[in-house]
Amino acid sequence: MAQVTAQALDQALRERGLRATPQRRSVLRAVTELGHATPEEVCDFVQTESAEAGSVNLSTVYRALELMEKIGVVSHTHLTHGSPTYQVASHVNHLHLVCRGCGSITEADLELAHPLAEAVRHSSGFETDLAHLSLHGLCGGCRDGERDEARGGTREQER
Amino acid sequence: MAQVTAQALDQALRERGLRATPQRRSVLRAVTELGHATPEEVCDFVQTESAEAGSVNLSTVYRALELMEKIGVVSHTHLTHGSPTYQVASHVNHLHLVCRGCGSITEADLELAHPLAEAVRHSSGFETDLAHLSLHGLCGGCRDGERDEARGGTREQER
DNA sequence: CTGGATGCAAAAGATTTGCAAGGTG
DNA sequence: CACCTTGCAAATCTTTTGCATCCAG
Repeated sequence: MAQVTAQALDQALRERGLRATPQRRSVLRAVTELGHATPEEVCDFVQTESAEAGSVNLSTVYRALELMEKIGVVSHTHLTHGSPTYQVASHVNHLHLVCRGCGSITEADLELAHPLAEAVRHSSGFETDLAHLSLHGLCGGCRDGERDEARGGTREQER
Repeated sequence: MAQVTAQALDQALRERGLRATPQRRSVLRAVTELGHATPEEVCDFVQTESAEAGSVNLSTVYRALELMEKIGVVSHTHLTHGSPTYQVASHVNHLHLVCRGCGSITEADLELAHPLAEAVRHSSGFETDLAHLSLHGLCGGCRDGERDEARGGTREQER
């Protein structure tokens, strides 16, 4: 499994005849520090936090993320309705719990999902990619608030 | 839990002071027959299969789906990178296995996921909405083909 | 009748792509 | 030096909105 360091990225790229560029390193660094972020967030991060390194064009971010996903350095998940979020592959040791009430994203031990992955493998021959796993539902807090808004609700900050 | 029939939809709508319109029924019927479909597919379906009923504007489809999701008649999932897919809520008795190799979507017994939901509930107090659950990975067939395309591959029909 | 719903067209976003210029190996 | 990459701008797609008109209740 690919590492998170710039060196590891460089190597992974060169191994495939691809080039290690400062933009790609910036994108990787952004994904690393942000935990999970949309392409746009990555772009913003690079321009802000990594100002010294200069900015990276949004389309380059898209291309870099797609490439890095292909070589296994990052992976993406659809957390909400909007853009997908990317995360460093080696950081994938937890699963995402996306609350549709407050929009919060918490994490839980990926261990919990192994039985499911195992079961699916047996029953369907399907190899589950746990890196993409995210659960949608309601966090403890929102579960309570849900009661009285049976019809209008579930959208504190949905968008 | 809401039913799939037009009558049930009408009732669910009226109960909330909302209106039962032919467009909404068409959309529900499309979702029902398609199993899981994107807003666009729903729109196409209505114009083709339900031609007699006339067509429904795409934005109406979006509004209808959003509404029906709110009242619990349908639910959506992010199966692939693209648009989300909607399904009738009462049809949610299986989980989706999305193959990133061939793009195929197969189903597995939702039962398999109960232990996970249970575990998450205990450890995090998070109430998982199984209707939104989909697993990404590789189906049996693609798992074999994967071996020799370590870098170029995984995109038979990705888009 | 009255207020919610629809169609249309325009607006807003999110992604992708063509291409010339630039940088890595 | 060759060829992969980037930036930019334009092209696509997807989803949302404003509004006048229409229709269910």
